[in-house]
Amino acid sequence: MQPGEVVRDGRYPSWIPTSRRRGVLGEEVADYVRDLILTGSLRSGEKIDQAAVSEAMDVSRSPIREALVILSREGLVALTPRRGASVVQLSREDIIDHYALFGVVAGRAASLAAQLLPPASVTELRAVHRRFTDVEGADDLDPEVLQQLNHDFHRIINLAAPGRTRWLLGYLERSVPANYFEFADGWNVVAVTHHRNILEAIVAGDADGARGAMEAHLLASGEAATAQLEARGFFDPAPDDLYVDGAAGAEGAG
Amino acid sequence: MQPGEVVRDGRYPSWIPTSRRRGVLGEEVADYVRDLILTGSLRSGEKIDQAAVSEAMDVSRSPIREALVILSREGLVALTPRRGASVVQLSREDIIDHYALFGVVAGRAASLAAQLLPPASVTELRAVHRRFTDVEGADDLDPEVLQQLNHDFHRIINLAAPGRTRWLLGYLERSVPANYFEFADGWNVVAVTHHRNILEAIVAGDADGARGAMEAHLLASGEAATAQLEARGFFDPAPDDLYVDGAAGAEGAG
DNA sequence: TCATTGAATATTGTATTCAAAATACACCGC
DNA sequence: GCGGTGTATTTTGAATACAATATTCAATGA
Repeated sequence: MQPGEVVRDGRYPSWIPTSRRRGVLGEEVADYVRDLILTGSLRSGEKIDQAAVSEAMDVSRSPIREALVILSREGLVALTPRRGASVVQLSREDIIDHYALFGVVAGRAASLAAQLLPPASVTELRAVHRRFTDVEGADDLDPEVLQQLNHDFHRIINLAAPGRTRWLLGYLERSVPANYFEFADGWNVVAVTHHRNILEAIVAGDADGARGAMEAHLLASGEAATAQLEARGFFDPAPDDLYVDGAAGAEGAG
Repeated sequence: MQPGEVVRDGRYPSWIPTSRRRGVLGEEVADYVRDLILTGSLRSGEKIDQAAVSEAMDVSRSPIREALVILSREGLVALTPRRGASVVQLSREDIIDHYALFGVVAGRAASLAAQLLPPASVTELRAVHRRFTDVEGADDLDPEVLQQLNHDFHRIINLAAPGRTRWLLGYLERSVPANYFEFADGWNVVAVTHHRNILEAIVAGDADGARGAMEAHLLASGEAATAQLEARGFFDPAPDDLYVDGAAGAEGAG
């Protein structure tokens, strides 16, 4: 593998005519590169070669640059004026910090939910939580399903928050290597407990309780995510021979 | 002023050779357009004409598009696939919401500051606050100076927070029509009181108190900013031909 | 009069080109 | 052998070119 070469994983079908995707190519490239970063295919500090991405995705460099700007605003990529883009170096502290932020913002949403979540949504929230516990109890727990149910759980709560808060939550969710691995270990067992605490506080209309429970949940999530990332070598510095043929090659993007 | 027309205010000296600014043109354009939006030169919902900005700033459309992506990620501009960019419509609720978010994040920083702000910084914080009260007491209060001192006050506190939190705070600070007007009315009198509360809590090492004081401060700031913007007609709909874009989707989280 | 259609125009998004700067590399000196 | 220096190559950032779509507006018909 050449230096800076980027793995093409087939998720972005180039056989769809470019003309039909006009206007969103930048976003697509951003999704692609974000995945590469969050899954570890692009290591911390590694330089991002625009020409390589351009070739891998069969688009010109214009959407590539657009994507790099997007990712830089998400804090995943560092743009140095005349030296291009590189993957930002996230430390354990950064991840913890990120989840703490996530916590205070999601905590605000939970607090609002406790105050004004409509009964229909509460019912729905209960149903989702029930299914979550069911799946959890089963032997053949599927991380995908857990992931989806977890997402639904939080989405219902977040819908109680105003637009800008929802926007920021989406932002914080996207730009961290989290949900990729979170449910790998026994995290789901802990999550069930946390979710129940949150649910009960919301049902009781206890705003402070909901906020506290949500903050605690995300602080713990941060610890879990950090441990997962640690185990996967996410924090290991990029090897020196990264620019030597074949050194960076082995990992795929999934 | 015609729709799409852009004012050139001379703050961006085009007599500096473009070649010497290479690599940051996009940021410069973003600063320029952001100012136009936050000062109301570009009204809510108004379309942003790329060619007009391009001409006004004497750069090609490439940096313009980069700037629009930046601003869209700040939530100030809406990009609709084949229809270009328009200023987002911020309601009073959005502004309030934004400051509430600002509050919980800055509250986290204040809480951390109360726990681990080094003595030297505390001294500095005291000095800045002292100057703030002095200027406030004087008859010829200069909004510029107040603005600067206010900024310093918060910056010292925020430096106690980890990197990602500081990053998010900068983000939240930039993307709201705030500091432009905040100190116009009698807001400075209120701010002095709030700052004293925050300072005292930090000095006392009272993390919860500092957080609460900071949150209260920013909630009040949101009210003040909203009133100011209201007075300036910020929320008045643009003359005519604006189109309303679909609301951003709500994301789940966790 | 008003809505509708379709050509003319304008604007967008992407690709390509170009100049400047950074990096790589061979050469030279010690 | 090692470090510095000047040149060649690569890569970036901005400008320009181009194709596709959106918008405008006059002509047409109900």
